Amino acid sequence: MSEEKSLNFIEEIIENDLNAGKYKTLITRFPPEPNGYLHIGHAKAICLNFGLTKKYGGYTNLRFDDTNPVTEKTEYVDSQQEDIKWLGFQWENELYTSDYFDTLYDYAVKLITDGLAYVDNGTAEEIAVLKGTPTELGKDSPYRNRSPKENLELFALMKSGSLEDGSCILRAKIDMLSTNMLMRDPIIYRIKHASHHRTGDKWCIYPMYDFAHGQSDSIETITHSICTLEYVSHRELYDWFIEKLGIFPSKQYEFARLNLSYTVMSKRKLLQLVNDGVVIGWDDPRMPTISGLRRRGYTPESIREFCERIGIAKRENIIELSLLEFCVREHLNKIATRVMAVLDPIKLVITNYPEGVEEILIGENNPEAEDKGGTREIPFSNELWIEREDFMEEPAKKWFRLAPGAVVRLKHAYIVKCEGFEIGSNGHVTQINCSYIPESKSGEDTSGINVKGTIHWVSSKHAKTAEIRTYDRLFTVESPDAEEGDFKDYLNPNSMEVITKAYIEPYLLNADQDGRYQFIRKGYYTLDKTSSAGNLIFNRTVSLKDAWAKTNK
RNA sequence: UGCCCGAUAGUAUAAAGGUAGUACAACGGUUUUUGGUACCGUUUGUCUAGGUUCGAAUCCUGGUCGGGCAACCA
Repeated sequence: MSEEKSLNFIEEIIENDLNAGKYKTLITRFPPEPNGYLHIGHAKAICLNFGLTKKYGGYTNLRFDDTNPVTEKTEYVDSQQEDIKWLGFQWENELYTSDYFDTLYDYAVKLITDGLAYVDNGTAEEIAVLKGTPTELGKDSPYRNRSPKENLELFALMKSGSLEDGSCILRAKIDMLSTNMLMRDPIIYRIKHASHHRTGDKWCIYPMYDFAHGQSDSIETITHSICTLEYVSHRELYDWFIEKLGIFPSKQYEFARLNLSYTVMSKRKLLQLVNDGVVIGWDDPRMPTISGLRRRGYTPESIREFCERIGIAKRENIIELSLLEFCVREHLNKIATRVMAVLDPIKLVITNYPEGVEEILIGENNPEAEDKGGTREIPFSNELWIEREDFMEEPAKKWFRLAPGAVVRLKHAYIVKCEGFEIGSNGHVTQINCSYIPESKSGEDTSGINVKGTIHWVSSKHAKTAEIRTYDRLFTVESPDAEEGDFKDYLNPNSMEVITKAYIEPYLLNADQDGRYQFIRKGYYTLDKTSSAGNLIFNRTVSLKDAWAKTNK
């Protein structure tokens, strides 16, 4: 019975390394730049890195890659930490690339001393021209052969603060003829007179990504440095610095980043949606950010399950949104409390049920739970709200719900028969009249009647109200990035629909922020973070599957 | 006109030279006091042309297609 799950390519590498005794302890890291909010794509990387050390032992560091002071903020550091914790992961060490600025500076000095780096006084444009193009080789800079002594003095001058931004840079001396553009004497330090969110004004020169990332990995003795595919060509440089510096040989491995259909994933584009007011913030429930998904009602478990299912490979991919929805439904089905809410109400009067009489019915909270999630009390009376879409004047084929003469069960209550309906001045149905069958009460039904349909309801006298926000995909096309023109041309104008006054059963007055609810036959809902006792606001996490809507299409 | 990645059902992801499997989606059915859940079933696949081999998704060669590479971003 080998029901073993197959390994992804990174797990294979790790198992081989571990079996070969190459490393004693597996150490990975998650290295976000604190310049924005984390999204579901980061969740994939988080689950990968933390998941690996969970599986094989060892640990994972959280390292903020903060080498560019102008884009980074403490606000982002905080939100990123919150999101990782919420996902259910705990890092071993909280670290910052800026912690290594002194060491990195020393590394640069060593390179200069060894004749492997030089200060270039060319302008950005001059340097770019000499760099060549992917199909044209580069040419040496006129400053390339300065002596180590001169370079050392110049680099110290850069650090001293007396030089202006852009006046010169430090470059590694590698090979202007390399077919890999990154090896054509890459810039490793630039002057930036900017205040850093952690080091303040201590520095006015900052290392570039390539001169910081591998070394930081090395300092932390990261054994497997996992990143996304766009860094493949950086690996040669990554290895070069480690070799020339003679430091711990961390190894870089690349996997394909996550793309989700009907959304965008780049921080730049997400930021644009926020700035342009398309969404109400980074945590708008329509956003693919961790905070957006959290506000929407997604659970950490469902996101982890999703990341598990999408797999790790090197092929570009677009995951269908339906898989994410499947994962959250699967979890919510197990944990959500079932309740009744009527979103688009129409009145139903039970003509043979005494007016003024109230009855307390008992409903189980979750048929999927072992203990059925306990029970709750649901008030019943002769006047109810039901869903407008549950009544058809002229029933369609295979219609199991209310229609003239039709019989349905009111969930947790009685079987009723539609005896008639009333039409208002606007031509719309305003009221449905039914008779009920007293001996058909839920749990003690002796009527012997079988009905095909069961509908939800709320007693109008006891109903409370709430605002309900229904969300849909943010874009109308699968891959907004791939379409012609601006990605915002493909925004879904109906991505959010607000129902200001829906009727909910009184039990929901006790709803709490962490609660997950299934509005029976409608979907899964959770309280919005702006909800208050006097003004309840529910977000729809995801709808229930709707076989009827499908057959009816 | 270069270099580097990659290519398996609609979408993902397995099969380490030996039966192409799994999940989601789609479709059909059973059960059901949620047209939900659960359960059962069906459809659909190795980019292409050669080569090696008893045997190729897998190894080799050419081609095609997709992605990346010319920020003082990460």
